[in-house]
Amino acid sequence: MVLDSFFSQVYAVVRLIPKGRVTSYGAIAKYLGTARSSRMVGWAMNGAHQVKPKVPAHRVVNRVGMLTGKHHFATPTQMKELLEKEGIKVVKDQVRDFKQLFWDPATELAL
DNA sequence: CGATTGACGTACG
DNA sequence: TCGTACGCCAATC
Repeated sequence: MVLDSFFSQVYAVVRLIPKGRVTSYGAIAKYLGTARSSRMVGWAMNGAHQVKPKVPAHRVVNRVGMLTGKHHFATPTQMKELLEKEGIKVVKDQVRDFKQLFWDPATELAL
């Protein structure tokens, strides 16, 4: 588990994201100890669709709650659809009340 | 093997 | 407060 690759760890954390919640790339990176490599988290998501089980990458957004990665989904609206389906309000490709819905692994998993 | 890019974030003006 | 610049590390060209 802990010996898994950085990518696997990212997938594991993303899978732990509760339904109706979201987190940021930086939060995951920080939790994994690579806060300065937040980009790597996004890069890891690049292969999230080919991992089993598929990780809910739609619950991962940037620090402002913007659906920057929506373009990487099957359809640009897929991300919004999935989020709204979970009860998350998305306006202009941006998560509303992001601060409330934000799920920080470094905090939630530490408890 | 060197340069560029990228689903980010922080620092600075 | 908003816009721009830079750093990170891995993958791709």
